[in-house]
This record gives sequence, structure tokens and C-alpha cells, in this order.
Amino acid sequence: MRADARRNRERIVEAARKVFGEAGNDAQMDDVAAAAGVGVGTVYRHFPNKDALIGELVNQKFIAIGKLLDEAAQADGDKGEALLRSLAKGAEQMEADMATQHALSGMPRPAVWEMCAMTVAGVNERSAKLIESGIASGSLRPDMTVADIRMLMGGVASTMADPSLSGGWRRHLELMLDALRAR
Amino acid sequence: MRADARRNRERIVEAARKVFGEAGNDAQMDDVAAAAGVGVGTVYRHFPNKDALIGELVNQKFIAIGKLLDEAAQADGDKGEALLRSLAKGAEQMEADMATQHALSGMPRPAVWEMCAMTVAGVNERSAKLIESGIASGSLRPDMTVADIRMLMGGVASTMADPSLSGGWRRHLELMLDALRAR
DNA sequence: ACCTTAGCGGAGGTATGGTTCCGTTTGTCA
DNA sequence: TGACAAACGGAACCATACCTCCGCTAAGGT
Repeated sequence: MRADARRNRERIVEAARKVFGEAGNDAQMDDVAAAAGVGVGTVYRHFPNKDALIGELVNQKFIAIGKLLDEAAQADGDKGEALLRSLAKGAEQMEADMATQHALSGMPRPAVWEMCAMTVAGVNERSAKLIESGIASGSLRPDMTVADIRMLMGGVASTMADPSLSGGWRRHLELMLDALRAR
Repeated sequence: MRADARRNRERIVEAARKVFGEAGNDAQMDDVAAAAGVGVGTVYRHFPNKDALIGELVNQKFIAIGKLLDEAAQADGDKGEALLRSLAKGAEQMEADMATQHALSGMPRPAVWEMCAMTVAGVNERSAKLIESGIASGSLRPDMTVADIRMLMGGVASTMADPSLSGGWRRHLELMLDALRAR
């Protein structure tokens, strides 16, 4: 791969994150190209279609979340609380990244979701271990499952995506974490 | 207003609820017209544009929720629990109504939201009274606000809107209601 | 320095879907 | 029943946005 090609690919991903972060899923490919300082043709050389570009962004985000979970697994102290802290950090990282927000909150693009299947599976596996440990130690509600995380994070994402609720997502997250703790 | 005009308006709204319920916000005006058994022109005679039609659906839904809250205010027993029951009923009513789901979950159409401003204000007012009462009686968490309801119901709506989570919204709702109860 | 070819740019094709327009139909009232 | 206007239908219009195509540029090896 030629040096300029690699550089452009980087630029495109970065620009996409910025543009989708501002306009959501209905940002335009032309805008991404402009923001990256390249032509649309170049964008399509690197990503066959819009979903593939979005998929790349979302996948990167899930990889980051996976790393957070790994850290949580190694931290000492209660694993359940560590998991909840990871979720909070994950939300923080997601704040300016509407591509991921839309992937999580209602009406997802199936193609995008498929691209991330592998990464998501890894994330789920790690979550499951932490949940099990947290339940055993009594810090998480006994009936908690990985599906709960998916739904609740989706909910927080939907709050983030709504401009009229700006900032409110931290409160939403807090309520959600409370719901997951054992009584 | 001529008799057939009134009848057609009814049909259009009903068809719209069905069509948007199946395909979400990106259902097409032509489909609504077909489902109502009228031409597109007729749809546009009754509603100046797509947002107006969606707004009508969403507004009707908020009116229904307002009624639920009125019932809750009159029921005997704890007002906080009555509020939570209303939310559950409201969610139930919203299940097959993706138009409303999308209005609540991230990336709303501003025009739609504006059309409902009046109705929503009424809903908020009633919620506020019930919350106050529920906090006083110790059944709701002391820091609960109307904004919490908006965010959490939005979250549930986003779970409903995601076909891959079908049915999961009841669990999401349950967690959410737990989060709102006093500890 | 030169040649090969991967990579680039961006005008334009195409599909989708909201909205308009106007000739035709049909309810309603005298 | 006849006339008038209100209402209808749906083909056509137009804006939007994804994606393709192809002539050009310049990277990198020899």
C-alpha cells in the first residue's frame, strides 16, 4: 500500500468521525470527502459504501470498549463496580461520536452491525465474566445479563443523540447504573 | 367539511399509524396513501407535509398519555406507584407505534416536536404533580424530575425500535422503573 | 531521470422519495 | 335534477445523496 494511500485512509476515518459526530448518520459522503481534503472517489476507493465507513467507526469504538473491559477485569477491587465504571468511561468516549450512538440506539443499519459482529462478541464475552463475578460478590443485581447492558447503553446513546437533551445523558447513565446495582 | 373528506382523513391517520408502525419514520407517503386507499394528493390535502402527518400521530399519542396520567392522579393508593404504572401502560400503547418511538428516541424531527409542544407541556405538568406526591410519600427517589421520565422513556423507545432486541423493551422498562423507585 | 501503475478527483448517472399540479369525480344544496 | 365547488387521483416534477467512471497525477522502484 502506497504511503499517500495510507495517509488518506487515516484522514478519511478521522474526518468521518468528525462529520458523523456533528450530523449523525445522515451526514453526506461528499462532506466526509471535503472534510478529509480528498475527492469522493478516494473515499470510495477505501470503503466500498457508506455502511462500510460507518462500520469502521463503530468497530473501532467497540474495540476501545473491549480494552476498557480488559482493564476492568485486571483492576483489583470489586469486579461489578469495575464493570460499571467501564460503562461510564465507554459512554464518555462515545459522546462526540454519533455514528456509534446511532448504531446502538434504535433502527440500526444491519450491514453496519454485521461488520462489528466479531468485535461485539468479544465485548459480550468479557462483560459476561465481569457480570458473573459482580453478582457473586453481591454488587450487581442477581438477574443482570449482557443484554441489559446493550439495551441500557442504547438508551443512553439515544439521549446523547437528542440535541434537546444535551448533557442530560450523564444523569441518564447514573440512573441506569443504579438500576444495575444490587439493592 | 364534506363527509367523504372527514372519512378519508380518518382513514389516512389510521393507515399512517399502521405503515409507520411497520417501517418507522422512513415509511413513504405513497405507501400511506395506498394503505388508506386514496391517492397521494389526498394525503397532501389533509396534511401539508410528512412532518405534519407524523406530528398528528405523535400528538394523539401524547394526548393518550395525558389521559393515563389523569387516571393515575385520581386513583387511590400511592401516587408514585400510580405514575410508574402509567408509564408502563404508556409504553404498552407505544409498542406498535414507531412514529412515536422515533419522536422520543434520538435525532427527533424538530417540526414534529414543535407540533406537540402544547400537549407535551400538559403531560409534563401532570407528571410533575405526581412526582412531587410520590417523593413526599417516599415511593420515588427524592431527586427524580420530569426530565428523567423523558430520557428513560426515550431509552425504552429506542429499545423498541431495534428489531434485534424485539421484546426486550419490557425488561428495559422494568430496570428503568426500579431506578426511579426510592431505595 | 524515467516508466509503470496505484491512486486520485470530481462531474455526472441514477435511484429514491417528498411534493405539486391539474383534469376528473363526487358530495351537497337549491 | 342540475350546477357548483370541494375533494380526489396519480402522473410528473424536482431535490437529494449515493455511487461510478475515466482522464489525470504523482509515488516509488530501477
